[in-house]
Parts: sequence; structure tokens; C-alpha cells
Amino acid sequence: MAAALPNDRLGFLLSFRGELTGARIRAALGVAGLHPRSVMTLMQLASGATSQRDLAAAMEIDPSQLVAILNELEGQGLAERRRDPADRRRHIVEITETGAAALERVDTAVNAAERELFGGLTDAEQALLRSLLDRVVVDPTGHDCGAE
Amino acid sequence: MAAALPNDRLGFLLSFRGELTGARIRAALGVAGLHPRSVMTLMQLASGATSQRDLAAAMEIDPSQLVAILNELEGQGLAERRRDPADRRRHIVEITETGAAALERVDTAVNAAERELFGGLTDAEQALLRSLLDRVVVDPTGHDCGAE
DNA sequence: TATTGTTATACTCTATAACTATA
DNA sequence: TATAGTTATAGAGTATAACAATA
Repeated sequence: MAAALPNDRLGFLLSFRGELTGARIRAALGVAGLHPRSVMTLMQLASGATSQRDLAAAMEIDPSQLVAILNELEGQGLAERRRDPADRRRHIVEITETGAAALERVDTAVNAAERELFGGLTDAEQALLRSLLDRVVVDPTGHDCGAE
Repeated sequence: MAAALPNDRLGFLLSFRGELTGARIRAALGVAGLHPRSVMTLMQLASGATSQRDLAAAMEIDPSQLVAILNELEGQGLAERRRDPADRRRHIVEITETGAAALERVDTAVNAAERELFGGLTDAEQALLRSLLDRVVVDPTGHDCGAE
């Protein structure tokens, strides 16, 4: 018997809709002329200044990848690196006022994107969708399923 | 004011859960030792034989990308190419019996993955999630969101 | 001249390891 | 010796253009 078609499967549906939603969100993140990864970094920095090591850990990326992102952000005046006087190996990374302003423009664009994506759902339905999604993939531990 | 944090936004939640779900599904697709793209190709071929051009169009990938996928599938005996006698430019692509058997193993693995992902939800809740997801991104006009 | 499949090229992303400067 | 940041290199994935065979 034929295997179930992708479009009939809830897992595929969630994966594909998530991909479309991600693409729409990423397009909104680009309003400030920034890469999505740069915006995600600014969002992290908005919570407070940190070292590059901690920042990379929070974003779950390798510290070496963060270098290029921060170079770009610093070149655009959206973030700043300065040496930690207490440990001169460390960089303290901070968002600038310009960076915070860019983040606000991005925020407005993301709000618009979400209205567009979820505008067909009532507030109650959006809350329901959120609660259902929160109960998916509840236990990612156990199998790393080496998709290598 | 500070921008909303990613985790507070339904768009980010859907995107991230979709990504996790996709990773779990792709791991399941790998049970037959195949790349996800190869499995997706076999799934398309299960609907019937086509030319490479039509197959690429159905999968929304470039025909040149399909070449490597079919080389792999043919090398493993899971699909076959033969010239179309009516138009010798064309290749007719078909799934083999071995390919169909591999697809069934994959199907079983995907079923298991979906039980794992959505097992915390009742059947009614799964149906609800499906219907809510179907109503997201209902109007991609203006943006190029052409999934299916 | 147009179309089908193929090859070649280039660009992005990512993962990893080696290097520097500090501790 | 260990750590923070940086640089360099290689791999996967993808997008595009050029190409040969056929119509």
C-alpha cells in the first residue's frame, strides 16, 4: 500500500507551515536592512550586555560565527564591543541607541507580519494554537536521531 | 519600550516548533539511509511516473538539482530512468519495487515520529491543531509563499 | 530556435580546528 | 595550562548559467 502523502501528515503540515511562517518573519526582520541572525543578536543584547561567549551560548551558535555578526552590527553602529577591564580577554557587548531604534522598527514590522499570518484567527484561537504548539515536541531528549 | 521577545511571539513559536518538528521528521526519513530530499522524491514518484521536468516542477526545485538526487536513487536501485520513446529528450522516471519497499519502512518510521511528537495531544486536539494550521498564512498574496 | 537533461561555477551557511592574547 | 576571541579552511546546500542532444 502507498505510504501516506506528505500533505496528509500533521508533522509535515507543522513543518511546512513553520517554514512559511519563518520565511515571512525573516522578511519582516529585514526591514532594517539586517540579516535575521543580526536581528536575533540584537534581541538578545536588548536583555542586557554580555560577553561574546555567553551571548553565543544563549543563541546556541558557535562563538566563531558570532564574530562576523558582531562585525556587521558594529560596522553599522548598532552594537559595540569593549574590553572587560576585569578580564582583558573578554569583550563586553552592548546594543547602542541606534541599535535599539532599529530593533523597534523591526518589532513593528514583525507585529504587522503576525497580524497578516494570524489575522484569520480570533484571539482565543491564537491562544489555543499557542497552547497546542507548546505541547508538541515535549520531550526532545532521548533520541538525537543522528540525522548527522 | 523594549521589543517583544522572540519566545513571546506566536510567529516565532510556530517557526521554531516547525523547525524542531521538521528535524524529527527528517531523522525518521533517514531510517532507510536516504537523504530527506531523496525520500521526498520517492514520495512524489509513488504517485506515478513522470518526466524529470515535471517532477522538478512538482517538487519546486530546479531540474539541475534533481539530477544528483536521481543519480543517488538510481545507484541504490530505488528508482529508474528510461528514455521516452515518443520524445527522446525526455527521461521517464519510475520508482522500483525496492524503492516502494524503502518508502514503506520510512512511512512506519514517520508514523512513530508523529506519535512521539503529537502523542501528548488527543485525536481531537490533533485535528484542532491541523485545522488551525490550515488557517495560517491563508493569504500569501503579495509575498512569494508558494508551498503546494 | 526551443526544450530536456546535464555539467560547471559560484555563493551562502555552517562546522571545525588552529591561532593570539590574555589569565 | 586554560580561556576568550579571531581567523582559516572545508563541507553541505543551493542558485545560476552554459552546454549537448533532440525536437
